[in-house]
Amino acid sequence: MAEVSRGRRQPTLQDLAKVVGLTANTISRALNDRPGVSATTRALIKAEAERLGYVPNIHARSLVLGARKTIGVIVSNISNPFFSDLVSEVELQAQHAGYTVLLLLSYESAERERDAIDRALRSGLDGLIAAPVQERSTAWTPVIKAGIPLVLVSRELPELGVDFYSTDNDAGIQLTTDAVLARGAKDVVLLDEDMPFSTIRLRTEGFRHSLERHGLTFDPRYNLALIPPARSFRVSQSWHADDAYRVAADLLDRGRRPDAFVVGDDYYALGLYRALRERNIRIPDDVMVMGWGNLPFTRFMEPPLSTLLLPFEEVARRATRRLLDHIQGMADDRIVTERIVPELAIRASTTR
Amino acid sequence: MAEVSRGRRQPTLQDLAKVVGLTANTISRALNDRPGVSATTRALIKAEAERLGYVPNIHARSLVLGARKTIGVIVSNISNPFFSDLVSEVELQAQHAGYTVLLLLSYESAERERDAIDRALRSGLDGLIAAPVQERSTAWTPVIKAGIPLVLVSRELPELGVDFYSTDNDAGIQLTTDAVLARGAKDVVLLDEDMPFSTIRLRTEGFRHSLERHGLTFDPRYNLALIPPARSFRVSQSWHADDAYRVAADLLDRGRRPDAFVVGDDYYALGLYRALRERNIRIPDDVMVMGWGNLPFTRFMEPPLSTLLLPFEEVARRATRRLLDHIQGMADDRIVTERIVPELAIRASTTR
DNA sequence: CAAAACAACATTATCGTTATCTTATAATTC
DNA sequence: GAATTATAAGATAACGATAATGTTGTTTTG
Repeated sequence: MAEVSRGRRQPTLQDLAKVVGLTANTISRALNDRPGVSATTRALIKAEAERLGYVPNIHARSLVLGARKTIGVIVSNISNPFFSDLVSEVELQAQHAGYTVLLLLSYESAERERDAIDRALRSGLDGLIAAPVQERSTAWTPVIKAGIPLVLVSRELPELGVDFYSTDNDAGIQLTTDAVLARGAKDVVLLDEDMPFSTIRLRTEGFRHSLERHGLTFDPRYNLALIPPARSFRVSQSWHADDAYRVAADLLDRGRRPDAFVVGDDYYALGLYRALRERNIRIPDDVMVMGWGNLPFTRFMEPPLSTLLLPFEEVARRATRRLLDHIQGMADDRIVTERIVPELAIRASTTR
Repeated sequence: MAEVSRGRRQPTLQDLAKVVGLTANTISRALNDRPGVSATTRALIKAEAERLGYVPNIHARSLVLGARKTIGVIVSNISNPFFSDLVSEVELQAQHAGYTVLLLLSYESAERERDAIDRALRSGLDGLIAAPVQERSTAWTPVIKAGIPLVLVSRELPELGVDFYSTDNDAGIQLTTDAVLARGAKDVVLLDEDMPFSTIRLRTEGFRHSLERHGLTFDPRYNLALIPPARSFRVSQSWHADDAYRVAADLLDRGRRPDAFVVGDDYYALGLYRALRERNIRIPDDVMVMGWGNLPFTRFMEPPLSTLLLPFEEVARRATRRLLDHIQGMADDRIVTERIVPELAIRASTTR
């Protein structure tokens, strides 16, 4: 094992050709199983290639083929379980199709996103899957200009005119809100982040619709508890829980006693549980809690948290398939917009 | 915005040259700020390049330069917070150095690992950071043979003779075990996975040393609770908690009542908490619990879990720096092996 | 058995850059 | 103002693979 020679120059087709006594072209045909080579020579060549540890130079290959068998993924942060699931599934699908994945992180910053896009373009990708951070779409036009297939996930940019796949936030919030209302809640508070994202706007809207459909009025001052935006996205997710704790504690200490909380992130529920526990408010007897995201720890909360199962893997699967179709020129021209409806996971926190 | 032309062929240096009325060569020099071009023509060329949306073809470029400004990362699963932190930090460091990151997942399977290595080689990477899944190192020899710099993290393969960075599992387990012993525990159980990994072996050894240093005897039958290996690594981390729950419940129902648990993963603590709660065994009064990993939810467990803060970001930072040094030919010849000592986070679950 | 068909390989061109070597022109020096 | 030296640009050749033709022989066929 020790005699492995380090740093030696990789053998090329030419080298192989010289050793076997044939032309580079023939070697290429033999290794790529194209016709024009006798079975015996082909076997000989393959054996020799194996022996010398020949690996085709991807740069030369993709220069002539115009493709690289690589797709890029731009998300803000893989510490976020939603995005890590998404990226994992993209990687798996890409792998099945013989593609590799270039990972670019934008950390929820417009500047870093711009940089990520720039690096993506310079990397010569075959396609790109991205969860944009900004509402403005101008950053993405270079991608389209360069003719690189682009599929968006999670956050939509309608004016860009590209395919979009997402979980259905509107349906989701109505599912969770309806669930607590159906179980007798009359005074529900939505605990969510105060950010100017379309996803969050949609959530507030859906929440309101759900209340109104049940004959309840929606008053932002009473039915909304907003968490100030996170300072940095490099820090652990658990700060979300801290922030939620603070907002919930404040609300409860002002004497407000809703009979149900619906939250926009399971981590918020984590902080909320603490605030409630400290004040001896029992879940679900005094107040129901409904989560969002079905994070791994929710089943083990006390009581186990009812939550929403977001089909991020399915989103990733469809987005990747669509992207690969585009790359292989098999995609139709229409712009696909799919929102996949999540599923409820009802557990003890909403069961009276 | 709508008139953005889709799928048009990217302009090349030749195209630019024709437009400006110069040679491709001159354009190249102008854009790369190499001497031999007058200031005015350079400005003209850059303006024109910007206007046409010229992006250099990375394939052609790296074919000539022999590098791609890309490093690969092979880990088993980014759903695991340790690995997602690691990958995030590698991406950040790489980005600072002008490199992009190719992500390859091995899903804790030897076969997929082999495939990932193969794809890494075919991708023409400048370097590779990997957390190997197997103890056997033969899968990695092609990487070394190809002269591609390799840095290992998390799991060591000494016979491979490459740099290695990791958290110090041995010091870690002694820190956690010592912590409960120092707080009066006399009968400690280590709850860990039953896998033939060097990391886990090291943990068991360290646990034993810690007990013996405190004048206690170590008996595998009494001091060890082993969780059967996970079936699949695509499933959520929370199954770890389920498995731990089952093992802990079984142990407790056999009448065993240790006064402290030390676990090899915070998720195990999650399952353990439930098993204890169901049996009205109080934490920390009846039994102390010490976690491993400082996952985001541990601060919000009831009671908050004492745990071990693993410096995965620091590991990633050092590993990436070292890899970049290798790539840029600035690394010395010696084989670096660094184990970074974790820190304790003492919370209520071990405070009597 | 000659003409056509085919298999097995060689030749040459090409992808889009960068590197090296020239050459023409302008600026400097004595 | 002639000789020297900078400066700006062109010409040509890589890089390592694949694609499109060419060139041999050998086999088939009427």
